[in-house]
Amino acid sequence: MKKRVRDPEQTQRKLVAAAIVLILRQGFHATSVDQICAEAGVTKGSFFHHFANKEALGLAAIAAWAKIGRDAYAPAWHDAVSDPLKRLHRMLEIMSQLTERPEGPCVCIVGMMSQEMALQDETLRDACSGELLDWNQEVAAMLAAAKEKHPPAIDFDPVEVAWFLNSLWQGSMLVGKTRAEPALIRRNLTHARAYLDHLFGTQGRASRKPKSPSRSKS
Amino acid sequence: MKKRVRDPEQTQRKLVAAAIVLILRQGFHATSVDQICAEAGVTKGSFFHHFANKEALGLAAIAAWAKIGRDAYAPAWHDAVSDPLKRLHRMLEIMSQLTERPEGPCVCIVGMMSQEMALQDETLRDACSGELLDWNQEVAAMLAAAKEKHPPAIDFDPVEVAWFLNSLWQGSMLVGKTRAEPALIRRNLTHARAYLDHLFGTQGRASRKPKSPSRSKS
DNA sequence: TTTTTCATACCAACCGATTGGTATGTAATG
DNA sequence: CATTACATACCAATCGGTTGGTATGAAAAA
Repeated sequence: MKKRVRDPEQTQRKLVAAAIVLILRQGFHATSVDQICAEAGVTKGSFFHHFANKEALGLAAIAAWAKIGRDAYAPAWHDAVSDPLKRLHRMLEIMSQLTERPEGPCVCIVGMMSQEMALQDETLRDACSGELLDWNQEVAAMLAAAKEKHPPAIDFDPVEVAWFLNSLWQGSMLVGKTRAEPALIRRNLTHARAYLDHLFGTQGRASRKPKSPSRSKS
Repeated sequence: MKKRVRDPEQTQRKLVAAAIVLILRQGFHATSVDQICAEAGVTKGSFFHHFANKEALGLAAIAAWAKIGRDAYAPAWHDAVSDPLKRLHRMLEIMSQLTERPEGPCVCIVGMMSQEMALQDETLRDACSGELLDWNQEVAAMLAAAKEKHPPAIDFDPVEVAWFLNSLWQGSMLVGKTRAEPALIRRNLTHARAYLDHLFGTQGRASRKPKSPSRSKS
């Protein structure tokens, strides 16, 4: 007889982890509860013990993904000592590196579920909207701090520019996935850098050929 | 008995039109063939007479959408007399106006199906990839022509910048839909304009109005 | 310590509805 | 007539979700 293991937290974690993997590959609708259970090695009965419905699992997946993101961005976001402009470039560097992971294309579960569910499921839309906002606030805070420390050549609204970067990032992952060309994302990020350099009046080129990414010190 | 109308072309058009409406609202997977048939006022037998399967209809919807797009961009793309840089700004103007339509949020079926299907269905991915490429080539051609006529302040690769604008546009629609804030898209387009002005060395501001001080920190 | 209790983690089997897709028949067209 | 356009009825598979019940472990009771 199989030994029955009781570990509710790990069971939930396994389900959420399986959901993230499958949703990133297939999208939310195309990923069935059965599939998630199989991937997690959990029965369906157990699934619905821990989650009221599929939507609830979606929410948990979004939250877990957000945590992964915060950890990835942490070196740029939560380094109080560095210059804010330097931290901004560091974040762009991190984003660029996310592009090079061999496990698969650079994708975001928030962007995917936004695109798929925003007009259908208000709860999921709100969750995605909130995560996009959180990202934006971090970036806007860095931009605002950078503005204060380095009077920009051209005035701008930090929140507005953060949404600009946010949208570019999401769109780059979308197009990069469809074109199966991660280098495309990196080139877009280089242009984002160039725009920031333009706003702050710092030296930087728009880049014509993909050369070594200039990580000029502020 | 009901009079039976035979108009194969219109039947196909109705099916494609219904598919576009429903997919834009619900995504591809969430839109069933039954639903499409109901919306189009066509029976399922008729559907499968005209389309081999659901994927085939998806392809037709993408193609039809691309035609709609070409018509919308036509004033900017196919005006041989205007200055190419002017045509570029005209296109951005058109994109901005697409944001203001009251029928619903500004969305793109290519971006939606890319995000949902790119890693699942190679045929659909190729179709989306091709449409993104077509858009890009039009924009890249304008950029190249503009470069020739107006020697830019900063050298750049037209194709590369076109992908930058392409990604920004797709990402803006994604975020704009999720945040339910079409003005966000317009502001992003303003920044795109500013970047182009920067590249070409023409006069332009980053944003019209620097707004209230940024706060917001977690 | 040992036994009893009891909420909960977990499971297999099942449910009605819906999915994409077919088989087959009929009516219009050329 | 043959071909094409459309309709009806149906299918197996799968969907999200429910069912009734078993296994478990920690606390309470003995």
